[in-house]
Amino acid sequence: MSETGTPAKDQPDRDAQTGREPKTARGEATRRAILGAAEKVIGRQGFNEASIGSITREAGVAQGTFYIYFSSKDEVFSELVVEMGRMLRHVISEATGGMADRLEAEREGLRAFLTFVASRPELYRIVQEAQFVDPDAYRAYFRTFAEGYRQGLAEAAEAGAIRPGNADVRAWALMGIARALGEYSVVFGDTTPIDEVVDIAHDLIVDGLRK
Amino acid sequence: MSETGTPAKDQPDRDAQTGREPKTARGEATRRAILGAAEKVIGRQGFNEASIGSITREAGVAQGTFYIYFSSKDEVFSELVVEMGRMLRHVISEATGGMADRLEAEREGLRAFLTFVASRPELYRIVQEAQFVDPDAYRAYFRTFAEGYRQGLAEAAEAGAIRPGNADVRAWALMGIARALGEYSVVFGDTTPIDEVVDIAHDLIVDGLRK
DNA sequence: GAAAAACATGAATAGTGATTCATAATTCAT
DNA sequence: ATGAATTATGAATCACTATTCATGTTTTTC
Repeated sequence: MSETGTPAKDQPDRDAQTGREPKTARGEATRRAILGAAEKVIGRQGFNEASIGSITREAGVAQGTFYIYFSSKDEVFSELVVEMGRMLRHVISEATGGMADRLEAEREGLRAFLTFVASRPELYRIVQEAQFVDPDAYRAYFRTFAEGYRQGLAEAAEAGAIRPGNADVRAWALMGIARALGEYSVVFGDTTPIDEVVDIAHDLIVDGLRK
Repeated sequence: MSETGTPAKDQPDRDAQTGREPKTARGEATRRAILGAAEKVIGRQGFNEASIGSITREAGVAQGTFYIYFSSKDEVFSELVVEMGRMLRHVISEATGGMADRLEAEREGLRAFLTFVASRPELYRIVQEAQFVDPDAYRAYFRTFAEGYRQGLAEAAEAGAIRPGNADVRAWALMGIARALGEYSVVFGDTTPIDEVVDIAHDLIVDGLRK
């Protein structure tokens, strides 16, 4: 019965040796508690300073419990990166969904990004740190975003909604702006209201520096 | 012209307990070898994967020799971050020094940055990782850049060379573009020639997306 | 050309923290 | 109600690596 055959049940799990999935509500709650604690602790202290002990302490469970749901420290980390990607894509597409005007979509996408980042600063830092802890997850995260962004820009240019120009480089440049402004508030603690930052940046994105 | 006159000849010791400074040419060479090896190894493997042993092996010295010149693993790291800051400021001010046109200076600054980053990819990654390994050094690095950038933009706006607008947010946004494009090539291995990337980005910076 | 200073060595130390595991408690299925 | 499955515990293990240090070598000094 419990032979570990093909688990092609309901989880389209991509990864190889993932910690056991919880089978009861109790287990589900514990798993979530650990995941939330990991987000908080790793986001605050960084991957290497955050010990399994500090995570389980924060979660209110014993150290060994961690390994019931995750097979390693790296695994929770990766899961958090993937989670961030999912949430962010959702939030942004939600915010820009029905927008006809590409330039306005640009503004709302930026606002949604900065708002989300401000609401989950630890998760944001985790994605940044993924560059060093889990390069593959990091690259996947950015490639996915960049590709979507690139397409949007290419279509907008095609449709004559924006000036033509290399959509690939532009996508990276615009993601760079969003990222830098997120860092400006999360890492450097700037307190300028998001709406103000968004308007200033949007003005730059749309009309540039030229007088 | 090295009229910059930036640092004093040789600072005795900026930090608290720094490893002993070499007093002979031999010592100086060894110190440099270790610093270069650290740049290479840490930049490639990341701070935590890079062991002192792997650094000294790369440098061709014994493990204990490391501690003659550096008091800890963190210390080499910090020194590399500071070094990157110095070099980059030098390279950029060199490239934009005599430029009258602010918008052209923007282009050349970006080109200088990307060229430098491409020539020292490991050093670039180290600065990124500093956010997690040595947050103080990281913040100092960016604050310094941001402040210079902000001033330049504010003066240009004052002089009517560019459109008025919040120089602070703009500085961060523009630094974000540079950084993202650096990462695009170093981390994601894009092969678009620098000059092309620079022109595309510069076009965006100067005239924006609007048709 | 000696003693001193500076430099170099690499094996030993020592602290850390991820992971395991034997055991126990709780919940589920019938 | 009861055996099976699942979940939880936390002390012990175990590998890893930064740092130290006693000793040896090279360079400088006079």
